[in-house]
Amino acid sequence: MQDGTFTSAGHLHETCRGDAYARDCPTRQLLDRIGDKWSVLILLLLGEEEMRFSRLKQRIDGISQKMLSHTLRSLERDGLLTRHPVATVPVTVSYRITPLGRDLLGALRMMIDWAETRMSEVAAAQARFDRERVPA
Amino acid sequence: MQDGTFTSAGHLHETCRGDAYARDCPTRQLLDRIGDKWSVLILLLLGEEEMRFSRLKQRIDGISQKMLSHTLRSLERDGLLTRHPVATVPVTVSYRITPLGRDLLGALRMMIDWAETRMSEVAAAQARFDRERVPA
DNA sequence: CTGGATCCCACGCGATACTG
DNA sequence: CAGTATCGCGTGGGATCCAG
Repeated sequence: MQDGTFTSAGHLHETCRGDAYARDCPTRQLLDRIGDKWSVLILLLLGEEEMRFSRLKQRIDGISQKMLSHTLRSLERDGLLTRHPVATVPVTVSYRITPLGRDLLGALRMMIDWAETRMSEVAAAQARFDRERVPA
Repeated sequence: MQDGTFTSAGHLHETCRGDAYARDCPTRQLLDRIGDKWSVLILLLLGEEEMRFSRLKQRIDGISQKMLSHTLRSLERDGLLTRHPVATVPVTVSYRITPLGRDLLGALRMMIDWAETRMSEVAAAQARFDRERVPA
């Protein structure tokens, strides 16, 4: 339960004139939140459709129930998605992206598109780099 | 520790289409690379202008020389930026973003814009969440 | 000035077991 | 089904010292 450990004890920095490189800048904050291993994937899925816990777990290859749980709670806290429990016999809970989250998703998707079309070039660059710079 | 990952030799790209949640998807790979604490900030700065090591270090609040060094090398390996050593007396090295990197940057900037305009809403959502869910 | 090598700790995250 | 609680490890990343 100590997930929200954002001490941020640092005091305000002098100039941040629109630049996003100071500690307390929005950019850093965003990166701190969705820069983890699973947030983007979850938002991506919920962008497609509302989804239940178990469904998310089975669609996201390799996520543990602990991390799914933690990440969902974190995203809910950030107002990027909402939680909808249904009092059926075995309780079911579905998650839905919020307008705020959907808006962010628009930006994220451009990143994803880049990944799908250009990651091969990255792989090639890596191979080249490793070949030239003595691999030993 | 590898579960039944359908690694069909040849075009495993197809299966990922629209389903970027498998382990070997471009999306995951990208996230693994630039999902760290500093990559995005560095790309953002180099998107503005070519820059030297020391300059980057002073502009990015809080980065250690070790991490700057590591991240730069990693980004260079990925083909997102290039390194340009100048044989002056005390060696100077400048870094320049590549077309590939600049292209990614376009997508990243949308994310940054979102952060600058909407992070306040996130903060508000957090405050609300923490108030309702007994902070103890 | 650039950046490698080391030491070391915090914590992200996975594995497992338990509950309502 | 949808979580929570606990334990443990791997590693991201900061601090510091060293070198070309």
